[in-house]
Amino acid sequence: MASIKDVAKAAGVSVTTVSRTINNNPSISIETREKVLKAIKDLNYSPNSMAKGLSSNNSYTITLLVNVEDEKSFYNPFFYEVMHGIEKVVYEREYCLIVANLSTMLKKENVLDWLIKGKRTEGVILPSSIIDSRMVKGLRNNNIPFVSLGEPTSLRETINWVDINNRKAGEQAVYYLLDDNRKRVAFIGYDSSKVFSIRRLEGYKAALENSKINFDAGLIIEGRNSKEDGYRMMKALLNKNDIPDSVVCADNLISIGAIRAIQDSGLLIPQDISVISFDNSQIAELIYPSVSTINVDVFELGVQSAKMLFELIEKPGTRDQELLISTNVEERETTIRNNQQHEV
Amino acid sequence: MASIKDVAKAAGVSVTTVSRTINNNPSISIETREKVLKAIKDLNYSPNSMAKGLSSNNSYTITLLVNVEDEKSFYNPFFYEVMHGIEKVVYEREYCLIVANLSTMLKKENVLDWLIKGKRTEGVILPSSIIDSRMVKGLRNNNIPFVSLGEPTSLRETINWVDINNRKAGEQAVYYLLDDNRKRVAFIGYDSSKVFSIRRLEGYKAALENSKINFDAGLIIEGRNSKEDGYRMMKALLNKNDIPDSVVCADNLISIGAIRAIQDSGLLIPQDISVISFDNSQIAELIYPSVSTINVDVFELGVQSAKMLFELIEKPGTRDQELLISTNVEERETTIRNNQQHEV
DNA sequence: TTGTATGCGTTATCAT
DNA sequence: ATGATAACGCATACAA
Repeated sequence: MASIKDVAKAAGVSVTTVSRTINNNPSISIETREKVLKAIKDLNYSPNSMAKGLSSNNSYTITLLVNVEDEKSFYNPFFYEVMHGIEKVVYEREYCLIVANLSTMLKKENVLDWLIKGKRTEGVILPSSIIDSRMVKGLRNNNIPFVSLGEPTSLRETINWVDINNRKAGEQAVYYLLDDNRKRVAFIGYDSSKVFSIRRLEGYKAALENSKINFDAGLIIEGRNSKEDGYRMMKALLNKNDIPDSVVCADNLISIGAIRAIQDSGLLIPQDISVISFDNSQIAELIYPSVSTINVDVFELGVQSAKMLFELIEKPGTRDQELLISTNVEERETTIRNNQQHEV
Repeated sequence: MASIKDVAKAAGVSVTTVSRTINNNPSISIETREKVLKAIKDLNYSPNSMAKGLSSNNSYTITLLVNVEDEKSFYNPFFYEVMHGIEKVVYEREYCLIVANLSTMLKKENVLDWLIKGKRTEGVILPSSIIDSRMVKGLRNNNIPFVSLGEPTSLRETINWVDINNRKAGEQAVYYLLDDNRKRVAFIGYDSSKVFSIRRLEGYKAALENSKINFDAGLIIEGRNSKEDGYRMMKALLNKNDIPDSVVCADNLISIGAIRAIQDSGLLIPQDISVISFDNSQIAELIYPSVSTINVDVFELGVQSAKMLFELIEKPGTRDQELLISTNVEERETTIRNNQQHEV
């Protein structure tokens, strides 16, 4: 493997000149530059990343921290589109992306400490679900910039984060249904332990208020994100004497049970009740009828989080930022009138 | 950040002694060892990975190469369980895992070349779908050990790979149905461009032959992995004069359309026709009725691929290996007799 | 514009 | 059992 010395020898210059050429130092003459570039090409030379890192005290590496034990991050299929978005930005800047699992322990210290103390990383991107004050302090003490994927749940400190605009998404769902002439819009699957759920409900309420529609607490049903709970919650709504004509499902699995409940009651979707959900998971388009959703661009979430991180790396003093990414409606069978439910 | 020099000073020994202590060199006396360990702890010292790497010519890093443009790898939800399996093994050995996207280009060279030439990686794990002879030659020339995730499609060279035992999985599906007293087992979704599909069909045939059942070519329907094709293929079977009493779906999306087709024909699942599919994707348990599957342990796939890679790193001369991981049946509603299809 | 020399934090070689 | 020192490949301060 050719080193910078070999290149210098081949080009008949000093290693300094080679180094300067590589790093685009303007003080190199055009001819020298050509010579060096040719030698680099001839020798198929590439700088040794570790030598470069040691010398410049920069690992040129970003860490994506995950938590396998947390279903909401690692096993969430979205998470990997996020990763792809991050990856794109990271490699564009000629950095590397390393992925590590928070719960991994190495000789009594966790991976993150190990990576930081070993100077293996210049910044960290991590899901909000694994951030607490202790972690924030640790990162700050070590001067490691970090960005949270998702709005943090309950944190005294302000930190940098990127999230989907869940409030606007909630509004969007309601406006879409109202535009379709729906009068009674229900909201099922509210989970006060999840920030995104809180935000979506806020959006729901805001849209109703904006549209001069009285808020009916009976149309809000709490529950977790599963098809079983979706079924239960929808049944609860259908047992009331004044049933809704449309329903917003707070999370992606809820609609599956809810649709089933509506069908079991002999009602038609979307004629009698239309259904809209969030996230553009594969499931939404696979089930019958396919589920209309408020689409979420998680690739963009990754891109923006990485960009924010690089800003922090480049300008360490920057104020903490919060960034929200907009959503859009994807119309499918659960809200289209006159559709044939059984069509394939 | 404390360096090895600081530790040496604090412990009153030379840097050599500190280095030896860290690396468990047996020639260090017990007392010296204690002193050094104490100094390390006091100073919160951790070796600088880049200095270590430069000196020992080892990056202590493994690369997981993916291809975002290839839906069969990066966007496949399984892929990330694989990653988790890899990650576990990699960090256990105090290596790092870096993830890179093959299609990323850096100054006219692809990421892989960049990583290799920069000496950033000691080995590569990559999906079989992106392996060709050119890539094999490149890796071999650079002495970079690698393991393929999945049996390679059409490659002259022998290489190291790990895969699910798809042939056995095909047998397992058929045996399971025959044990349930099924007489005519169909196989839909055969795709000759996919190795796993070929293997599953081989298993199907082997199981029938083993059970002294005549093979009926009319029960094999070719098609791609989508719900639309699943519907089409099942309809084709149902239009014959001698319909099957059970069907094996070659891939995970096919069952969704097939189930719909059966229901549209007024037949009952599983009473009239039972359905079994492969892979344990979330979808299988979410749809109504939930789909029985031959489960695939992709976490284990990751673990084994990483273990194989480390073997190659430690013993460079090792012969090429092929490893198959076994599967098991997960019984759900599409094969359970007397189930209530509409139960939640 | 170019070159010399030093240092980054380790490991390894050769002493003692 | 321990230490002094060179070497890894690059960046950079200083010189010319």
